[in-house]
Amino acid sequence: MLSLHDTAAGKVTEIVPRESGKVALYVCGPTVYDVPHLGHGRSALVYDVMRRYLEAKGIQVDHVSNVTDIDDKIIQRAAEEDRSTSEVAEENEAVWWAAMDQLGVLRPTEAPHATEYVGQMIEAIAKMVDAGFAYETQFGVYFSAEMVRDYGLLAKQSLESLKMGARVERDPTKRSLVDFVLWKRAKPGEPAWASPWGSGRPGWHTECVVMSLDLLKDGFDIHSGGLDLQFPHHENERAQAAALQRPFARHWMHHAFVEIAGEKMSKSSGNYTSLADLLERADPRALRLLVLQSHYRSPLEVTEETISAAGVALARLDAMARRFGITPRGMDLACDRSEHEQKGDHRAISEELKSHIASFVRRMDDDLDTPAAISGIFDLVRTANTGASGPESASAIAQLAASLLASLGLFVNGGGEDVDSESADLLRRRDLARRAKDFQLADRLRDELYDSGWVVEDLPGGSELRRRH
RNA sequence: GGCGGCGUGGCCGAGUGGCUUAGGCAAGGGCCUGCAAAGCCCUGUACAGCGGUUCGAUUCCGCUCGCCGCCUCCA
Repeated sequence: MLSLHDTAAGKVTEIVPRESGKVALYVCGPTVYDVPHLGHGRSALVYDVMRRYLEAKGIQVDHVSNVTDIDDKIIQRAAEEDRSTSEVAEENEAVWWAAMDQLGVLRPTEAPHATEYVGQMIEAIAKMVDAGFAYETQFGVYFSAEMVRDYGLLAKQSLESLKMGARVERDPTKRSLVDFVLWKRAKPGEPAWASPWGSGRPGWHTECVVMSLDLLKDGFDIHSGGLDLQFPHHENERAQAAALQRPFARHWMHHAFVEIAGEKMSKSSGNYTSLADLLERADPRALRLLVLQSHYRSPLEVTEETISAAGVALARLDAMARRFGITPRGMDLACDRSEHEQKGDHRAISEELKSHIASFVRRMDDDLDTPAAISGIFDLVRTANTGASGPESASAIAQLAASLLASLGLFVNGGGEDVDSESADLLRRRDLARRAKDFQLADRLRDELYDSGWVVEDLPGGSELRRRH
């Protein structure tokens, strides 16, 4: 089974699903106040790869990811643009899903919205107030973090050092620097819901607790998100679950950032590229490959150079698929062979292929070591291109490589290109010239094709055109 | 100030106490090709610096320098 680094335990531990054969996964989703950038893209791809991998292993993944559609930034944006918060949220959410679709990211099995859960959040806050974990001030309701014994577990800091580190003090009515807001009273003109503490809106940290527990139930398997959510967001979710006496996530997973010149990509630094910008000029699969070539817990440089290098590597994979006429298809990675055989699957898989699959699975199971897994796949590509020396045919090896990639959501493209009639004609004329040994003319025609974006490839069976990168 | 992490060959990016010179991209040399493209083969002796532990350290420990993240909204 898959092992993952668990932030709470501080080490890589095996995922032992609450329910055998199923994994309940909660991924903190976007706040839709603006368009998604490359960092969001990496995030989505990391979890998409994990989900697809688990599914390829025959595990059902209940994947819940929220959409935060009410918060300060959305309010601010709406005010700036003189629009309603729901207009801002809906528009950005549409952009989000469009980008996810382009990236080939599977939709979550459920994508709850914060605004749909305000009633349940109010109930939860009331419980926390009743239990003495929360208190009301003139600005709203706060959670008393010091009431939770192991507060700071995810932050890896003691309560004392967290208090010492607190740099920003916004609300003097808080009892402790580490307390966080559960309910914000509305200022005039702000969107608001009625509550026992006056009309207002929930604080950010409450929605994920309420929604994850509602949809995935107590003790769900994995809770994940970016490193920046580790503290305070996830810490505060844990604290509320504790106050509500609800068993919470059994495993905490955090991924590292996309960086530009060594610095975290973020809206506030202004060093971001929107996903839409990238997808306009690069194959979405190139970003997926780039993400796969790094480990999810390491920072990743996404630049013009690294994306284009990934694009060239991708072309190598596509070339292999073209060479062997491969159409990618799914892969059953069910690792437990006896279970496999019980299902009546007696397909003869050679020992050679089995060992390649086992090695891939071993690497992936080790905290999603996609760089190693991809490296192994490129080795298969070379083996296939060389003509295979083992008992398996080169095309079987190539097919395996394509299938393993497909299990990570990367689909090679071995199909021909749509060639416009003008270019097709040039190619035809070049073939005639070559046959007539008029290489000067042939080369001139090839240059013409090159200038209009095509690379000519002469194969034993005839010439083909490929888009230039 | 508190806590955490990182510094690998031209670039990206893995990994390990002594055989992986991971892998990708780029570069150079070959093979193939009419020439190319694609592909294959070969090449570069990298692990911030200084000490220490060890038979042996890029990998373990300490220190120094540099960089970054979280502590505030954030994937």
